[in-house]
Amino acid sequence: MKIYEKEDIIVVEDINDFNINQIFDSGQGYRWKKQKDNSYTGVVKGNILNISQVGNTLYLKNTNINDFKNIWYKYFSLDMNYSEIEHKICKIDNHLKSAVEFGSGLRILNQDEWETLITFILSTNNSIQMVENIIDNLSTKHGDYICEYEGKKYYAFPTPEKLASLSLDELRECKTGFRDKYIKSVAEAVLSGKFSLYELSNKDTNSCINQLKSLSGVGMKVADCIAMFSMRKSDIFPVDIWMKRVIQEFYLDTEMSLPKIRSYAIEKFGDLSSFVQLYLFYYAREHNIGK
DNA sequence: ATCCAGGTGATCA
DNA sequence: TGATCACATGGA
Repeated sequence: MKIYEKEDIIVVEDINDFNINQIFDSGQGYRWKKQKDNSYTGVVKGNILNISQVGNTLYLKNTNINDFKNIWYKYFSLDMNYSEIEHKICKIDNHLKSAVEFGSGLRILNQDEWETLITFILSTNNSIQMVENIIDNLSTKHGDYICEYEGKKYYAFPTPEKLASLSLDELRECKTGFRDKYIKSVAEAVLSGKFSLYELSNKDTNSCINQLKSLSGVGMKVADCIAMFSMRKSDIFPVDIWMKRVIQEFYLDTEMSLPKIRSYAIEKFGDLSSFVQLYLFYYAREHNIGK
Protein backbone atom coordinates (compact mmCIF):
# COMPACT_ATOMS: atom_id res chain seq x y z
CA MET A 1 0.00 0.00 0.00
CA LYS A 2 1.40 3.35 -1.06
CA ILE A 3 -0.03 6.60 0.28
CA TYR A 4 0.68 10.10 -0.98
CA GLU A 5 -0.94 13.47 -1.53
CA LYS A 6 -1.37 14.89 -5.00
CA GLU A 7 -3.21 18.09 -5.88
CA ASP A 8 -5.19 18.04 -2.62
CA ILE A 9 -6.21 14.44 -3.10
CA ILE A 10 -4.99 11.59 -0.93
CA VAL A 11 -4.09 8.68 -3.15
CA VAL A 12 -3.83 5.16 -1.81
CA GLU A 13 -2.26 2.80 -4.32
CA ASP A 14 -1.89 -0.97 -4.37
CA ILE A 15 -4.79 -1.63 -2.08
CA ASN A 16 -6.00 -5.21 -2.03
CA ASP A 17 -9.29 -6.72 -0.97
CA PHE A 18 -11.13 -3.45 -0.94
CA ASN A 19 -14.24 -2.54 -2.92
CA ILE A 20 -16.15 0.57 -1.95
CA ASN A 21 -19.30 -0.42 -3.82
CA GLN A 22 -19.58 -3.63 -1.84
CA ILE A 23 -18.60 -2.00 1.43
CA PHE A 24 -21.28 0.67 1.18
CA ASP A 25 -23.84 -1.86 0.01
CA SER A 26 -23.37 -4.22 2.93
CA GLY A 27 -25.64 -2.69 5.55
CA GLN A 28 -23.11 -0.44 7.22
CA GLY A 29 -22.04 3.15 6.72
CA TYR A 30 -25.59 4.45 6.39
CA ARG A 31 -24.48 8.02 5.73
CA TRP A 32 -22.56 7.47 2.50
CA LYS A 33 -24.27 8.69 -0.65
CA LYS A 34 -23.28 7.65 -4.11
CA GLN A 35 -22.53 10.60 -6.40
CA LYS A 36 -23.07 10.95 -10.13
CA ASP A 37 -19.43 10.15 -10.79
CA ASN A 38 -19.72 6.90 -8.79
CA SER A 39 -17.75 8.30 -5.89
CA TYR A 40 -19.23 8.36 -2.39
CA THR A 41 -19.56 11.30 -0.05
CA GLY A 42 -20.15 10.80 3.65
CA VAL A 43 -19.80 12.32 7.09
CA VAL A 44 -17.81 10.67 9.86
CA LYS A 45 -17.27 12.34 13.23
CA GLY A 46 -18.04 15.72 11.70
CA ASN A 47 -15.69 15.25 8.75
CA ILE A 48 -16.91 15.23 5.17
CA LEU A 49 -15.08 12.87 2.86
CA ASN A 50 -15.43 11.99 -0.79
CA ILE A 51 -13.96 8.65 -1.80
CA SER A 52 -13.68 6.88 -5.11
CA GLN A 53 -11.92 3.79 -6.33
CA VAL A 54 -10.36 2.86 -9.65
CA GLY A 55 -8.97 -0.63 -9.66
CA ASN A 56 -6.53 -0.94 -6.80
CA THR A 57 -6.34 2.78 -6.15
CA LEU A 58 -8.38 4.91 -3.75
CA TYR A 59 -8.85 8.66 -4.08
CA LEU A 60 -9.86 10.61 -0.99
CA LYS A 61 -11.00 14.18 -1.41
CA ASN A 62 -11.64 16.95 1.10
CA THR A 63 -9.11 15.59 3.55
CA ASN A 64 -5.38 15.62 4.29
CA ILE A 65 -2.61 13.25 5.30
CA ASN A 66 -3.14 13.89 9.00
CA ASP A 67 -6.84 13.10 8.92
CA PHE A 68 -6.14 10.12 6.73
CA LYS A 69 -3.81 8.70 9.36
CA ASN A 70 -5.97 9.67 12.32
CA ILE A 71 -9.44 8.92 10.98
CA TRP A 72 -9.80 7.22 7.64
CA TYR A 73 -7.05 4.63 7.88
CA LYS A 74 -8.77 2.88 10.74
CA TYR A 75 -12.30 3.75 9.68
CA PHE A 76 -11.81 1.78 6.49
CA SER A 77 -9.89 -0.97 8.30
CA LEU A 78 -6.79 -0.41 6.20
CA ASP A 79 -4.76 -1.64 9.16
CA MET A 80 -6.25 -5.13 8.82
CA ASN A 81 -5.09 -7.96 6.61
CA TYR A 82 -8.23 -9.02 4.78
CA SER A 83 -6.33 -11.30 2.41
CA GLU A 84 -5.55 -13.48 5.37
CA ILE A 85 -9.09 -13.27 6.75
CA GLU A 86 -10.63 -14.19 3.41
CA HIS A 87 -8.17 -17.03 2.97
CA LYS A 88 -9.01 -18.50 6.37
CA ILE A 89 -12.76 -18.27 5.77
CA CYS A 90 -12.50 -19.86 2.34
CA LYS A 91 -10.85 -22.88 3.89
CA ILE A 92 -13.77 -23.56 6.24
CA ASP A 93 -16.16 -24.92 3.63
CA ASN A 94 -17.48 -24.45 0.09
CA HIS A 95 -20.45 -22.29 1.06
CA LEU A 96 -18.14 -19.78 2.65
CA LYS A 97 -15.72 -20.04 -0.23
CA SER A 98 -18.54 -18.97 -2.57
CA ALA A 99 -19.62 -16.17 -0.23
CA VAL A 100 -16.08 -14.81 0.08
CA GLU A 101 -15.42 -15.03 -3.63
CA PHE A 102 -18.67 -13.20 -4.28
CA GLY A 103 -18.06 -10.52 -1.66
CA SER A 104 -14.28 -10.23 -1.85
CA GLY A 105 -13.45 -6.59 -1.10
CA LEU A 106 -15.90 -6.24 1.78
CA ARG A 107 -14.62 -4.77 5.00
CA ILE A 108 -16.04 -4.10 8.43
CA LEU A 109 -15.95 -0.35 8.89
CA ASN A 110 -14.83 1.05 12.21
CA GLN A 111 -17.57 3.51 12.98
CA ASP A 112 -18.36 5.87 15.81
CA GLU A 113 -19.95 4.10 18.77
CA TRP A 114 -22.66 6.64 19.41
CA GLU A 115 -23.80 6.88 15.81
CA THR A 116 -23.72 3.10 15.47
CA LEU A 117 -25.76 2.66 18.63
CA ILE A 118 -28.53 4.92 17.37
CA THR A 119 -28.33 3.56 13.84
CA PHE A 120 -28.94 -0.03 14.89
CA ILE A 121 -31.66 0.85 17.36
CA LEU A 122 -33.36 2.40 14.34
CA SER A 123 -32.81 -0.74 12.31
CA THR A 124 -35.22 -2.84 14.38
CA ASN A 125 -38.19 -3.94 12.33
CA ASN A 126 -37.15 -1.43 9.71
CA SER A 127 -35.62 -1.37 6.24
CA ILE A 128 -32.11 -0.15 5.48
CA GLN A 129 -33.51 2.55 3.20
CA MET A 130 -35.76 3.84 5.96
CA VAL A 131 -32.91 3.89 8.47
CA GLU A 132 -30.87 6.00 6.04
CA ASN A 133 -33.75 8.43 5.71
CA ILE A 134 -34.24 8.73 9.45
CA ILE A 135 -30.53 9.36 10.03
CA ASP A 136 -30.63 12.03 7.33
CA ASN A 137 -33.60 13.64 9.05
CA LEU A 138 -31.96 13.56 12.47
CA SER A 139 -28.68 14.99 11.17
CA THR A 140 -30.22 17.69 9.02
CA LYS A 141 -32.61 18.88 11.69
CA HIS A 142 -30.52 18.39 14.81
CA GLY A 143 -26.88 17.91 13.86
CA ASP A 144 -24.24 20.64 13.86
CA TYR A 145 -23.85 22.30 10.48
CA ILE A 146 -20.42 21.50 9.05
CA CYS A 147 -20.20 23.27 5.69
CA GLU A 148 -21.23 23.11 2.10
CA TYR A 149 -19.46 20.62 -0.13
CA GLU A 150 -20.06 20.28 -3.86
CA GLY A 151 -23.20 22.37 -3.54
CA LYS A 152 -24.75 20.40 -0.72
CA LYS A 153 -24.97 21.24 2.97
CA TYR A 154 -23.66 18.65 5.41
CA TYR A 155 -24.46 18.12 9.07
CA ALA A 156 -22.79 16.07 11.78
CA PHE A 157 -24.66 13.25 13.45
CA PRO A 158 -26.50 14.76 16.44
CA THR A 159 -24.78 14.49 19.81
CA PRO A 160 -26.20 12.66 22.85
CA GLU A 161 -26.87 16.08 24.39
CA LYS A 162 -28.93 17.12 21.41
CA LEU A 163 -30.97 13.94 21.11
CA ALA A 164 -31.59 13.83 24.86
CA SER A 165 -32.96 17.36 24.69
CA LEU A 166 -35.56 16.54 22.05
CA SER A 167 -39.15 15.68 22.89
CA LEU A 168 -40.62 12.40 21.70
CA ASP A 169 -42.71 14.38 19.23
CA GLU A 170 -39.62 16.04 17.81
CA LEU A 171 -37.99 12.64 17.41
CA ARG A 172 -41.07 11.32 15.66
CA GLU A 173 -40.94 14.22 13.26
CA CYS A 174 -37.73 12.59 12.05
CA LYS A 175 -39.72 9.38 11.44
CA THR A 176 -38.19 7.34 14.23
CA GLY A 177 -41.59 5.76 14.84
CA PHE A 178 -41.99 3.75 18.03
CA ARG A 179 -38.21 3.82 18.55
CA ASP A 180 -38.43 7.45 19.74
CA LYS A 181 -38.47 6.42 23.40
CA TYR A 182 -35.42 4.18 22.97
CA ILE A 183 -33.44 6.99 21.36
CA LYS A 184 -34.30 9.40 24.12
CA SER A 185 -33.61 6.92 26.90
CA VAL A 186 -30.25 5.90 25.44
CA ALA A 187 -29.24 9.51 24.80
CA GLU A 188 -29.99 10.37 28.42
CA ALA A 189 -28.01 7.40 29.70
CA VAL A 190 -24.94 8.35 27.66
CA LEU A 191 -25.27 12.06 28.42
CA SER A 192 -25.55 11.51 32.18
CA GLY A 193 -22.42 9.41 32.21
CA LYS A 194 -24.30 6.44 33.66
CA PHE A 195 -23.42 4.55 30.53
CA SER A 196 -19.76 4.67 29.49
CA LEU A 197 -20.21 3.97 25.82
CA TYR A 198 -16.70 4.88 24.78
CA GLU A 199 -15.06 2.54 27.27
CA LEU A 200 -16.81 -0.58 26.07
CA SER A 201 -14.45 -1.41 23.24
CA ASN A 202 -11.71 -2.02 25.81
CA LYS A 203 -13.75 -4.60 27.66
CA ASP A 204 -14.04 -8.26 26.82
CA THR A 205 -16.74 -9.26 24.38
CA ASN A 206 -19.19 -10.65 26.89
CA SER A 207 -19.30 -7.69 29.25
CA CYS A 208 -19.36 -5.40 26.23
CA ILE A 209 -22.44 -7.14 24.81
CA ASN A 210 -24.14 -7.45 28.19
CA GLN A 211 -23.75 -3.77 28.92
CA LEU A 212 -25.07 -2.80 25.52
CA LYS A 213 -28.06 -5.06 26.08
CA SER A 214 -28.89 -3.20 29.28
CA LEU A 215 -29.87 -0.23 27.14
CA SER A 216 -33.47 0.17 26.17
CA GLY A 217 -34.12 -0.83 22.58
CA VAL A 218 -30.91 -2.86 22.41
CA GLY A 219 -31.34 -6.63 22.27
CA MET A 220 -28.96 -9.37 21.24
CA LYS A 221 -28.79 -8.57 17.56
CA VAL A 222 -28.44 -4.80 17.91
CA ALA A 223 -25.77 -5.24 20.60
CA ASP A 224 -23.86 -7.56 18.28
CA CYS A 225 -24.04 -5.05 15.44
CA ILE A 226 -22.76 -2.21 17.60
CA ALA A 227 -19.88 -4.33 18.88
CA MET A 228 -19.11 -5.48 15.35
CA PHE A 229 -19.30 -2.17 13.50
CA SER A 230 -17.87 0.18 16.10
CA MET A 231 -15.90 -1.85 18.63
CA ARG A 232 -13.99 -4.37 16.59
CA LYS A 233 -15.36 -7.38 18.39
CA SER A 234 -15.06 -10.42 16.15
CA ASP A 235 -16.25 -13.36 18.27
CA ILE A 236 -19.86 -12.34 17.76
CA PHE A 237 -22.47 -13.13 15.16
CA PRO A 238 -25.43 -10.81 14.66
CA VAL A 239 -28.38 -13.01 13.75
CA ASP A 240 -31.05 -11.18 11.81
CA ILE A 241 -33.63 -12.39 9.35
CA TRP A 242 -31.00 -12.80 6.62
CA MET A 243 -28.63 -14.72 8.82
CA LYS A 244 -31.40 -17.07 9.90
CA ARG A 245 -32.29 -17.69 6.28
CA VAL A 246 -28.77 -18.31 5.05
CA ILE A 247 -27.64 -20.43 8.01
CA GLN A 248 -30.77 -22.56 7.75
CA GLU A 249 -30.20 -22.91 4.03
CA PHE A 250 -26.52 -23.82 4.24
CA TYR A 251 -26.07 -25.67 7.49
CA LEU A 252 -29.23 -26.83 9.25
CA ASP A 253 -31.78 -29.59 8.69
CA THR A 254 -34.29 -28.37 11.26
CA GLU A 255 -35.58 -25.07 12.53
CA MET A 256 -33.33 -23.42 15.10
CA SER A 257 -34.06 -20.41 17.29
CA LEU A 258 -32.09 -17.20 16.80
CA PRO A 259 -30.04 -17.54 20.02
CA LYS A 260 -29.15 -21.10 19.08
CA ILE A 261 -28.09 -20.05 15.60
CA ARG A 262 -25.86 -17.44 17.18
CA SER A 263 -24.19 -19.95 19.52
CA TYR A 264 -23.87 -22.45 16.71
CA ALA A 265 -22.12 -19.90 14.48
CA ILE A 266 -19.75 -18.58 17.13
CA GLU A 267 -18.77 -22.10 18.10
CA LYS A 268 -18.17 -22.93 14.45
CA PHE A 269 -16.39 -19.75 13.32
CA GLY A 270 -14.72 -18.50 16.51
CA ASP A 271 -12.83 -15.24 16.08
CA LEU A 272 -13.78 -15.15 12.41
CA SER A 273 -17.49 -15.00 13.28
CA SER A 274 -18.12 -11.32 12.57
CA PHE A 275 -16.26 -11.53 9.26
CA VAL A 276 -18.16 -14.63 8.23
CA GLN A 277 -21.36 -12.81 9.11
CA LEU A 278 -20.35 -9.90 6.87
CA TYR A 279 -19.78 -12.07 3.82
CA LEU A 280 -22.87 -14.20 4.46
CA PHE A 281 -25.08 -11.16 4.94
CA TYR A 282 -23.96 -9.65 1.67
CA TYR A 283 -24.23 -12.95 -0.18
CA ALA A 284 -27.66 -13.77 1.22
CA ARG A 285 -29.12 -10.36 0.50
CA GLU A 286 -27.74 -10.06 -3.02
CA HIS A 287 -28.98 -13.57 -3.85
CA ASN A 288 -32.23 -13.36 -1.94
CA ILE A 289 -31.35 -16.58 -0.14
CA GLY A 290 -34.31 -18.18 1.60
CA LYS A 291 -36.94 -15.69 0.46
C1' DA B 1 -54.88 -3.79 0.41
C1' DT B 2 -51.70 -6.44 2.80
C1' DC B 3 -47.17 -7.63 3.92
C1' DC B 4 -42.60 -6.76 5.16
C1' DA B 5 -38.28 -4.46 6.74
C1' DG B 6 -30.60 -6.04 9.54
C1' DG B 7 -35.95 -6.83 16.34
C1' DT B 8 -37.21 -5.56 21.02
C1' DG B 9 -39.98 -5.54 25.14
C1' DA B 10 -43.87 -7.19 27.62
C1' DT B 11 -46.65 -10.89 28.94
C1' DC B 12 -47.98 -15.68 29.72
C1' DA B 13 -47.40 -20.64 29.91
C1' DT C 1 -36.56 -20.98 27.40
C1' DG C 2 -40.37 -20.57 24.04
C1' DA C 3 -44.46 -18.52 21.84
C1' DT C 4 -47.20 -14.54 20.76
C1' DC C 5 -48.16 -9.43 20.03
C1' DA C 6 -47.76 -4.61 19.38
C1' DC C 7 -45.02 -1.29 17.59
C1' DA C 8 -44.44 3.69 13.34
C1' DT C 9 -43.46 4.20 8.82
C1' DG C 10 -43.24 3.81 3.92
C1' DG C 11 -42.25 1.05 -0.10
C1' DA C 12 -43.47 -3.04 -2.90
